[in-house]
Amino acid sequence: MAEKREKPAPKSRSRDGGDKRERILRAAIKVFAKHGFYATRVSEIAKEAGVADGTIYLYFKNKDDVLISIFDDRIRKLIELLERLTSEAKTTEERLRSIIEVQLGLFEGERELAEVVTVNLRQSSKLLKQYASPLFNEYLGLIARVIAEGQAEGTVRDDLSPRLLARAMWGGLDGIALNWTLGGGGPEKLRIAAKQYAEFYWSGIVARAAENTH
Amino acid sequence: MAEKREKPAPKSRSRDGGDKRERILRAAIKVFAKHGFYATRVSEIAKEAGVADGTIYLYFKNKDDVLISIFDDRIRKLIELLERLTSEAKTTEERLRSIIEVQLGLFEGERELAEVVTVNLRQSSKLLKQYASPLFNEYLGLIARVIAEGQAEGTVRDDLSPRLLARAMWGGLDGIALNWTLGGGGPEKLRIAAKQYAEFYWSGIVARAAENTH
Amino acid sequence: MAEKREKPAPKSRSRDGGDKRERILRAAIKVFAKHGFYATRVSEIAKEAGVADGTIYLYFKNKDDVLISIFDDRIRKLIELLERLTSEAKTTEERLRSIIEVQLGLFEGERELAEVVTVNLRQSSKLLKQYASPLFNEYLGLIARVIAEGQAEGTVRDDLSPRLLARAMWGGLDGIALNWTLGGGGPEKLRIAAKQYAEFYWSGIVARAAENTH
Amino acid sequence: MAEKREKPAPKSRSRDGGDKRERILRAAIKVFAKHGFYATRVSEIAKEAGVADGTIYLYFKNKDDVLISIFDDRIRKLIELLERLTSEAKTTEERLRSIIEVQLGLFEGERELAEVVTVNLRQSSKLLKQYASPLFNEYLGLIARVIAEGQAEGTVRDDLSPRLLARAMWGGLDGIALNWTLGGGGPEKLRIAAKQYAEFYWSGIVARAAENTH
DNA sequence: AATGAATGAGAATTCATTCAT
DNA sequence: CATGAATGAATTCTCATTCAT
Repeated sequence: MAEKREKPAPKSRSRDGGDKRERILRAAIKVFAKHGFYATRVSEIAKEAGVADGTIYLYFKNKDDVLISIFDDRIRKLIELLERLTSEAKTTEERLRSIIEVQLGLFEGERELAEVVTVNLRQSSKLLKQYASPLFNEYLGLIARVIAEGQAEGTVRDDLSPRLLARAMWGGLDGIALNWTLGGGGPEKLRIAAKQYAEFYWSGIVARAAENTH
Repeated sequence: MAEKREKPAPKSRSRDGGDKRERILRAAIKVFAKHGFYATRVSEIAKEAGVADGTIYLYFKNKDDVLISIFDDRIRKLIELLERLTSEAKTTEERLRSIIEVQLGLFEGERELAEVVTVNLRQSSKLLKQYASPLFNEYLGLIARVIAEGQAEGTVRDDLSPRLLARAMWGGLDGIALNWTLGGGGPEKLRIAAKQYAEFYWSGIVARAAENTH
Repeated sequence: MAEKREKPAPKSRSRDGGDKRERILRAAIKVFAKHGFYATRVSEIAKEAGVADGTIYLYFKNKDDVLISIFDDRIRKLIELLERLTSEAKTTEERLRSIIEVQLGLFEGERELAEVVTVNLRQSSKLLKQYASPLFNEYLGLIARVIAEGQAEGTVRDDLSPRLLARAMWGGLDGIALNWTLGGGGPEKLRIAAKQYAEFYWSGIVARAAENTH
Repeated sequence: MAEKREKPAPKSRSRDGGDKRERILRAAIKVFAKHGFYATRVSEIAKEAGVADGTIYLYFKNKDDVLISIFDDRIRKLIELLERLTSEAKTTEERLRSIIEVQLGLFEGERELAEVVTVNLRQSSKLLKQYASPLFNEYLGLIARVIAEGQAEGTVRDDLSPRLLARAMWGGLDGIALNWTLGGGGPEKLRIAAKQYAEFYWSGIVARAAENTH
């Protein structure tokens, strides 16, 4: 228990040009994507990052923490980006399209990152719990809030739980990203998929006049 | 390398009730689902199965082989079950609802299969790429086929890729199942979620007369 | 916390003649005595015992547990032996002489054991706590009881705490053993020391008629 | 090997209050007492002393050297103190009481030093044999000398070896101190114990007119 | 066929020590 | 003199797999 999260992180940029923490994360993404989390040796990350094995432990609690940090860092970026975009967008539909584009767009040109996030993240039960981390929940909450607002203004059907719809969106996009990762199509495929998914998703939740879907 | 697949498999069903191979597989599903593939010790499987550690190696080449065998045996059964259900159902909508219920493990006795699909699928990248992927594609293909048939008969809109919609469904359900697993609500929660998801999904793909979703 | 003490100990004597647990303990005494607890590698113990590294962990929880077990095993022997001897002895004086002889006598011909018990035992704080272990207290209690009985029957002065006198005896004998260990005299030296110590000890605690020690 | 003893010791007492070497030693006593020599990290000493890790190495060759220095510095002080006290005391009995009080009393205001002396002394067999032993012998010799003088003047029975009696005293007091350390009673407990032990000890060695202890 | 004690390769992590600043 | 980030050798312990019984 009593996990002291967040390593103090030696005030970076001391001897070398780039931020060491960042270098390690980038190296980890590379090797995790290649061999998977469990098959990756800490020494491989160190080698790829050009640091000593022990240095990793100056910036991360342990190997798990490296993977978690990759996830957290990206989710953090997603959240920041989305908070800006959703406040700029005029309508609920636009907001949701933004979210979809951004979540998939983050992976464009970073297939390795996509693989780590979609595949490796579930390889440890510890990480699985992290999956329900505050940060991840914040992200889901952000989506759910947009949906709830849509329901309030009457543009989104209100017989479905916003949380469930948020989860469904995350899962759907995650599945698409996984498939793209395994499949090996170009970035354009991902962009097309994003468009179609947005189409499908909006149709699924939009409020309709007098209609019975059954 | 030099993989000599298929163990001789001691002429099953000797004197104990179910044959041992089956008992081991069942035990493995149970513990894999609980702790994940990597965190599961071979000795745990043995204990759960009520056999000695060494016995596992009479039926399986190694630990990996146990997981692979689960996919070979079980997912195939899951696919068969789905094929039967989808052929029995009258309409596309009913077929899709069946799939949703099956994947979420709502058919009694099939919960373990659901867990294998949602939890274990991503646990070994090697596996994912080598063995699981083809099978997984078969599973996705089955969903896609149902959707394509819907498009052919005009009940499903035809401007969206069936494959993409299949992936979206799988991902969405996977997310919901994972959330449910971590959250700890009762089975009724899952059933409600299934209903809502089906509602949402069908709305998202159903063909509509003269309508513009934009 | 929740330390599950006592390893199940694979029902010994399977493949080899001698009890493996015993062999490991004997080997550990040897190498601990030579290099000290911390400087001793687990692999050295294994090598000396002629077993694989991992085998150690079938019989002991960890390296600490090996040292603790040495201590516990010997104290247990001491207690058993002493309980017999003290019930056989006629007088309190004889009982105390027995204790002294036995505690030092246990080391006769086992200089290495003496070194481990007197020197190495304090090398780990975990062990230090063990020092206040039930077993050790039982041993001290046994000595204290003999003294208290002497006080009750009037042969031992009753203005001194039996516990303190017990501790003083243990410490004194431990100190003598340590010195003998470091010094390097023969076993006869230890026997002479035992006799003199008994002499001194008894004089220190015997009840005297009308006398003032001040 | 190739031990270059004695670090240059930066010209002490620069601008900060006490000189740094002393601060480090004091800090080391504190943490050694708490965790033991091996479990203490150099960085902990540094932190406690309020200096950087590297600074330790400006004043001491290595971690071992810190422990050795504690003994060199402190035990020497203990010996000096005892030499003064024993020359001031009038009778042998008083001298021995002084020693007992000092050995236990020294610790009264310096429980931590007590722990280092009693507990840590045995933590490094290398240390014990190399450095501590000569000094320790000097300390024992001091006690033995007092006893021998008592024997010469006829106040102490002369059928017991002064060295043995010295060892017995040290061991007995060490045991009492250890017990007190682990037990956690107040300083008064220690003072009472000292009194009782002195009582017992003197009774054990005092020369008696025509008496037979058997 | 079944067992489970024994194996030993393998890997994460720690921490004393160094040295560029 | 002082710092503390970086190093990387060193070590415990785990656990898949084997094989004598």
